[in-house]
Amino acid sequence: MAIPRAAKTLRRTRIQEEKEEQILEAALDVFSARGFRGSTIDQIAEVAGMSKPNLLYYFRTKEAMHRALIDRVLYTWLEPLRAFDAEGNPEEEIRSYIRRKLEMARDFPRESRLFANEVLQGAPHIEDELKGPLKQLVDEKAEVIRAWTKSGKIVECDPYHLIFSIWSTTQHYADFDVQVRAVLGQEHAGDERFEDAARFLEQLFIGGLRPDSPRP
Amino acid sequence: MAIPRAAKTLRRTRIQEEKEEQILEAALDVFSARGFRGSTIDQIAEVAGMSKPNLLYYFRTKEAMHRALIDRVLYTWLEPLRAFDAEGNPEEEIRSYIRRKLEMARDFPRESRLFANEVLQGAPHIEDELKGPLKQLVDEKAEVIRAWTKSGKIVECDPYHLIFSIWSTTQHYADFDVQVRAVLGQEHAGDERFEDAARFLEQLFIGGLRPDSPRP
DNA sequence: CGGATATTTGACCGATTGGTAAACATTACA
DNA sequence: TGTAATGTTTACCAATCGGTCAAATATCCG
Repeated sequence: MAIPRAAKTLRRTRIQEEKEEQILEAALDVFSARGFRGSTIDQIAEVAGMSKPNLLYYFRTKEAMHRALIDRVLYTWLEPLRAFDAEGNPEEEIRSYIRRKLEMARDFPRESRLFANEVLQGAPHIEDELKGPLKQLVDEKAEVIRAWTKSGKIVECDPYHLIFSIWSTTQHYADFDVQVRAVLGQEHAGDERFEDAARFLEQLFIGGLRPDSPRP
Repeated sequence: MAIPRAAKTLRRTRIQEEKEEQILEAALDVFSARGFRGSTIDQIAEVAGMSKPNLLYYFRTKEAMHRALIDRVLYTWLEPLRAFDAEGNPEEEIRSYIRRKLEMARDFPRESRLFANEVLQGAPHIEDELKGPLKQLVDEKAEVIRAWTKSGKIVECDPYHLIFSIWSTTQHYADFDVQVRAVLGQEHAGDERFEDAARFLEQLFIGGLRPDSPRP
């Protein structure tokens, strides 16, 4: 008699790894495009090219799929912020943070939308991650920025809102892609809109944070 | 014999106006919190305090409710951008645009999330509005900004991405409210986080756009 | 090979979905 | 007041939802 759920076996077989990978890939497609509630297991099954009961053999519930996906993506998603270096040159650190975040918006828009959908609807499944690991990381990096402002390396400003503004401006190009495309028109359908965005954002943030920049 | 749908009558009665108002108010609550696909007519009916068939007496379908809601909210939503004045002082125009948008994020977060949900999921119901009225308005205002940069009143920059960055930074406080709260912690649970944001964003944008600001 | 284990599927379940039909209640107005 | 039009509700529908089950099939390994 087979052990009812693959998850309960201790050693994972080759097939298990492959299929779980396939499922999570499909789940990312669907969840990021329609949100948790708007997605159905059948849709994920179709994208994955498997039958619905087969999905449920690897993940007991729809929630389990979603959770596995979140767990898998969250760590990498925060990587750019983690790379923020206290020892580095502030201007260059901020510039490269913006660049990395923009690259992620361009190369991993589904991951961005996955979180956006989740947070937008009240973050029912990732509240703990937000208040725990995320807050901790941001607190830490905010302290770094605070030190920069204190020492006059960048203009005095609220480090939390600085981080928020970098998040929002960069992720905007993933989360609101259709709107950006609609407004820019088809002449900017290629990837050059990310280069334009990078140019603008670097100018905005570097200019806006320069310590010798004139104050209102 | 009753005319099957209120919508088909030419003159709207007092009851029709009241009930449609009630329904759209409830629909805004539900659609903004769960997105179109994640919302159910029953949920809207419960919030509105009416029976499901009664809702469907005033709006034939779930889509009709959503459309009526979008139509109602879109115009006011674009009001701040429309107020952007070519004759005004650039610095003050941008400053007050940021302030207005932040006030809307604070006072009308549901409206912001309604559009965010819609755009995030590919804007299946408002594609025409994006490519039509929205694009037109942005094109027009981008031209105003372009004139300002040409005349050296603000630093040379891409006007479209400037508008995008103002949208994203301000709406972030409505759309990603739970994340902002989680990161800031409960000490910023009140409205003062909007004041902090306003201070930071004005500093960022005014500093970053000043024509005499040092260039990278 | 052969049997144990792991994987896959079709048929099915109760709950919920968007929406309808028709009986019933209320309102407006001559 | 009477009656036609408007408004509301109960009961219901087919389709779809997340999930189960048992039987069928594929794989692994001695």
